[in-house]
Amino acid sequence: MLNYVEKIADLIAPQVEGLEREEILDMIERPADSKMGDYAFPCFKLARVLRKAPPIIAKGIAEAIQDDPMFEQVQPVNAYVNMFISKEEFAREVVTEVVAKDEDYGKSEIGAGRPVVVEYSSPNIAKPFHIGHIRSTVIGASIAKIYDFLGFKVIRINHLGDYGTQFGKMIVAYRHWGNRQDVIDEPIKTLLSYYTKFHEEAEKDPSLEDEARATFTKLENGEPEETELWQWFRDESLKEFNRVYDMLDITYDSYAGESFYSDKMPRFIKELEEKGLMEDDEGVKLVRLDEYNLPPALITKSDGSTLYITRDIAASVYRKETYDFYKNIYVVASQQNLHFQQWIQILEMMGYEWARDCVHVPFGLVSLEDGTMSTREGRVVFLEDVLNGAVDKTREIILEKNPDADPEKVEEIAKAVGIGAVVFNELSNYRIKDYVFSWEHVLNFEGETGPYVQYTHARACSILRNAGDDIVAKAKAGFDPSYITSESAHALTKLLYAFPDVVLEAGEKYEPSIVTRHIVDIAQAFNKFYHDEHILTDNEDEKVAKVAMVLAAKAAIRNGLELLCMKAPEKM
RNA sequence: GGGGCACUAGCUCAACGGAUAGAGUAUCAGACUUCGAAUCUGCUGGUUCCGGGUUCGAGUCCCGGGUGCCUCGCCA
Repeated sequence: MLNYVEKIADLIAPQVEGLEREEILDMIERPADSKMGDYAFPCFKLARVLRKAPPIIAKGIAEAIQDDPMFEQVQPVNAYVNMFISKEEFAREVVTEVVAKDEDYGKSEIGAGRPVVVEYSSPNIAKPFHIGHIRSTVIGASIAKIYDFLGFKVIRINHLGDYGTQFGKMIVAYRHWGNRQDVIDEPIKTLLSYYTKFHEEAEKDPSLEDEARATFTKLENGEPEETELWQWFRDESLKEFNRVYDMLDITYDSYAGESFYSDKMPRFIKELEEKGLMEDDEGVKLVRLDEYNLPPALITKSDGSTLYITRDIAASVYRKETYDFYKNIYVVASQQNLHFQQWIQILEMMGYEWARDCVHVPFGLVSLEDGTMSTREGRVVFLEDVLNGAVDKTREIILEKNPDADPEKVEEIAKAVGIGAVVFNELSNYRIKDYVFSWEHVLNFEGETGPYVQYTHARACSILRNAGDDIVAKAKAGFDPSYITSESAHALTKLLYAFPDVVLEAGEKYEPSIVTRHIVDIAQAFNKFYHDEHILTDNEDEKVAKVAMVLAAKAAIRNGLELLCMKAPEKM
């Protein structure tokens, strides 16, 4: 497909001495207001170079390039050159391309099969999977899809929080107050109650803390009794998590969590010592990072057991050795910014050049209306409940509109739309923003929401069904673009054209919300097109062209939803 | 106290350093015998937290201040 910005830069470059083509390329804009053209070139910066007033420069450039067949019109407006591209040719080119590529539209080869590791979700075993966990889970899953789409080989890792002193606490609690059957019946709830109980009791009897630390040390040393209990807790917890992953349709290539690295850490502790990076402070081993303006990073505790950062060092080296990643992405809350800064700094100090290929992708905090979530205080909203709530509401809406629908179909669509609504909502805003969870907000299905976009897709499918296979086949074979040059059609075409760039940008910025916003724009533009014009007209040539447009819009929306880990039902 | 992030319409949020700061939502007024009303059209809504600076031009970049959140040696 023709790259319009590049072409425009080629045209303008010879008109402007003293500015590189690349600089000109950067200056070309896409005006928000279509009255100012499809592309615009501001001439302010040229005033100094050319020693002329910007409007005069704009006029000169406009006159020099206006005869190119790419343009319908070029007009100088004050300091701007406003360019209107030839709508017919543009529509022919873009819609043909999107229809032809269909499910592949927006894909790219720039990844060239290079491996990219994405770590996401990574919940703590034996703790409830709450609404806060949706962030890493869904943002990470979407980033993984986007990199897949861009031609990278993606390795998805769930770095389970299945290790640490907390398991010492849980084992201690289980031994003192636990019951085997309770754990089997309701693993997360029961294990959580042990954790809570432990903290209550530890306030009265601080020696429990020491017992827990000692127990974890035994676990780390591979003592059979502790290991067996831990394994059992882990298995039961994972069963519950998988229920949520199944609902979200999220998969992993590896569940190697913190425990996986338990035997891989001594090597790095030794390495840190040998490289003279480690210091001993009353039995605690740490790396000083003063010269990088960071607080010291603790590597091992005074009892010799490891800490979070030690495991992350081991994990990253393991990933480099196992996958030889081009990029190693961590989708982890912004609360851990300091931890990741320290970790990456230590990797660099150890001399690992690939440290610069590691990226922390942070995101903001989810809180509840009555404050920060606290599993210990029971102030928590379970993700599974939110997903089920959204499915329930969707089912109600479907049955209201269509009481005689096939129950099996209803269930399938209710899941696609309800869960999609929650996912879409999560991926709507910049990930760095904090937000307060609200049932009202997540169950709103009107306006800029997942159901709105899915509805638009279903509507497009419906039109295609009504058009009939014949017309659809003709539209795929070719069409007369002069029928799809109206203002609303052109606005839609421009958005379809931008889609591949949007995917690329979302990947570069690790920001799925860019895709989310763009498919909302496409849906809005499609709905406007739909209302402004009659698609299935009596004039067959016109109908074929407009059906081609519908096919293209449908493909772009579908692909966008796919990148957000959402389904695109044909009916709803 | 040190470091980081955020602050834009009543609410939730957009805006490659560019033209009159835009959507959704809420309120109100309209549009289904016509391709799907989970839709669309229209009205209302702004000291972009405050103060300086940089420049042709600042919501955007720099400095200072305010407010909120996160974080700072044995949790992850």
